[in-house]
Amino acid sequence: MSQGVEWALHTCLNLSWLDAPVPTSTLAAFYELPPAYLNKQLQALARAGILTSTSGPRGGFQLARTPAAISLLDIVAAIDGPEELFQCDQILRKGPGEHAGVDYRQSCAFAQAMRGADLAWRRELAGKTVADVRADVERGHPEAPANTRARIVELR
Amino acid sequence: MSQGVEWALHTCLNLSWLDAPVPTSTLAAFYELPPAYLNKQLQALARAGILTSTSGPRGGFQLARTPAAISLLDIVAAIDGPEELFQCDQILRKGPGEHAGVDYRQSCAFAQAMRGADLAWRRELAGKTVADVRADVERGHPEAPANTRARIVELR
DNA sequence: GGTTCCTAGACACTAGATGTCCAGAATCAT
DNA sequence: ATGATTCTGGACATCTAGTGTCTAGGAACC
Repeated sequence: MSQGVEWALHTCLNLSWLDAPVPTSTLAAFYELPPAYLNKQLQALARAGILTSTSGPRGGFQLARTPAAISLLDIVAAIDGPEELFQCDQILRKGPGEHAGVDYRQSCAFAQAMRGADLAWRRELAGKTVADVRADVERGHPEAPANTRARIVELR
Repeated sequence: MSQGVEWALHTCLNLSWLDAPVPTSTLAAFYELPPAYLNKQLQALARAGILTSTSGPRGGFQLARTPAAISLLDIVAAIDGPEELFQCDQILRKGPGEHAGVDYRQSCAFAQAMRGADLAWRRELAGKTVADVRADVERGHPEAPANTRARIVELR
């Protein structure tokens, strides 16, 4: 899993406490991240429909939907792509037997087993939303929303 | 997931149909894999206790335990290492608040959620053994064991 | 003693992830 | 209109991990 996933997750959580666009520079300063690179991840989130972007002064990024409608899987897929964890290279085609027209990504027993595990992973991620995580955080740190909002204003 | 996992999975399956050591060169020829590199993966499997190796003429690798005692997770972990899919970099340490002595790999809500998904993935892989996969294959292709044994002899 | 084979490490190559930079377009304030 | 702010898209450089090769050494067999 790439580093950008962690940045995207925390940035989405922070944005869930805000209701106005926040520019990349501010979001990057929050965790001392490289602004230009974070911007790439934010663009990916925007392309995936998780964030909306607005240009110009007072512009920036904000959540495109309610936090309850954004799963961790949405964010992971937006950053790391939709590929499965295990990529079947169909080495069976190089083995003995007849291979014409056989797609071993479907028929290979290992590919099927790995896909099953992949689906279990995705099911977990799809079942957890940004709203869930936010609730977890607020349970342990009720001051987190106010602190985050204050810090964002301070960094603008 | 690295390429070597697929090689290791199929090689272990093939070895499950054999009862004598098979040298790297033969196993590599089976799927037209680079022998020197496949040997690295086999060494990793041997270090993990999945294979045993014997030197000298008529030496090679064979399964160290019965196929029912080798899970797909064992093989994946032997090749790709024991690290979790999501590596928490604790970017929260760079955010506002007090961080002395806090391990965000444990306390961060995202890290916890990602670990939950990781465990679901591992549970699936741990629940599927080489024996299970072998049974699946033999159900669809009863000739597979004989074919594999013949090919191995042919390639020696 | 020679052959076969594994072991361990050094080394090179490659692809992808990480990070930077810039020209252009959109938006807003004056 | 003009300038300032910000996003967009792409080119580019760098760094790391995966992939692959090679060689010297040791173990086992004949």
